[in-house]
Amino acid sequence: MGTKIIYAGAPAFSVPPLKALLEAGFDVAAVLTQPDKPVGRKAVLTPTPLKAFAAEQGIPVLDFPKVREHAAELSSVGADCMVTCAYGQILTAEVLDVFPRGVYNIHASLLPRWRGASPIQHAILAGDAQTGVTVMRTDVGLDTGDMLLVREIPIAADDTAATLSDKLSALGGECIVEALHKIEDGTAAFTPQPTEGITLCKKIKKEECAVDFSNTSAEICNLIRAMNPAPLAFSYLRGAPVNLFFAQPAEAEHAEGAQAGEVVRADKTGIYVRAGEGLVKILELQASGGKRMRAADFVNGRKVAVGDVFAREPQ
RNA sequence: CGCGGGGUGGAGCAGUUCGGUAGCUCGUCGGGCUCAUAACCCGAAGGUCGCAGGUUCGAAUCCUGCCCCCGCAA
Repeated sequence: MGTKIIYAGAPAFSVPPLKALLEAGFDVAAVLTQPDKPVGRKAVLTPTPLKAFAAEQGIPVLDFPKVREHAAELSSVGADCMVTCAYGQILTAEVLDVFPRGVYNIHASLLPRWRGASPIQHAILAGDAQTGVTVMRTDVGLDTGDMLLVREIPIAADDTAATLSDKLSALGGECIVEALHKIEDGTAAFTPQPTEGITLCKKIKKEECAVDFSNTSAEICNLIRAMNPAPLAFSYLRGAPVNLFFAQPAEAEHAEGAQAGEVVRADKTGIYVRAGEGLVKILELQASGGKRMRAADFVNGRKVAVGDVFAREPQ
């Protein structure tokens, strides 16, 4: 008990685990996060969600552009260990050495699968049936440290990166509390990561979000839910960009002769688009300038009709 | 001053160019048909057309200012 920690993170995903630590009574001496960044159309300087939460809790915040140049400041906090969760900066040996009881990372995948920046999205994109949270000891590699604790959960058919992220974030909170208790007890056991099944994922680029309707409906639907809520899968309809939020595979009933991307049916149950294999039933989408809406509303506004084509390029 | 789209009954939209008592697809409510229905038929309610001011006999529509929402780019 009484372990003094620095908690490092940035996005909304990293907030629940911090809450869990606080509720479990851990002494969070400081929060380390990324500097405020300009956000939105007006480039308003915005703090990270973690920073906002820490401020509410009255926890001191450190937001170095480059932590590796500030090992001394971290050291002056006098923390026993550091917990990181989607922090977004690589830690160097000097930083790791600051903490006598080590640095632990909460990672949203079953390592060594999906090491890197976007494990949640990639798990959905790849059609994985399961994912989970791994708590590991951080070393100088990218998510390569020894594992302390692993917890699995299934990926539901209607999970998006948004819903799955919420689940994993909550699970991450439970895991890190359990892990730190083990460390305090001295019962923590570390296991090296398997050398098989290693996959790496980088930050997702917008180009990867363009829907190719010649793929199978399952692939397309996975892409769409993996990119929801950001950066969002998109396509072009009548020359205008359209963001896709959620879709399901459907049986290709009356799709004979239709080309990939062609709308074969559009009613209140969804917008059915011909894929390379099967149909993609679009259920939630957004035209540029408009708000996110259900397919039924989109159809009511007469923005789509049978014969329209979703294309990869404007035109 | 980064580029752009938009605010019209509960929802999504048309109408704004060439001012003249508000329309479409739905939803809701009532009734009918049907074994039944997310289907169909009949009928009804529901709108200060983002806000303020101006021009006009008359403004959703033209002019001025403001507020809000959203896509792209960062």
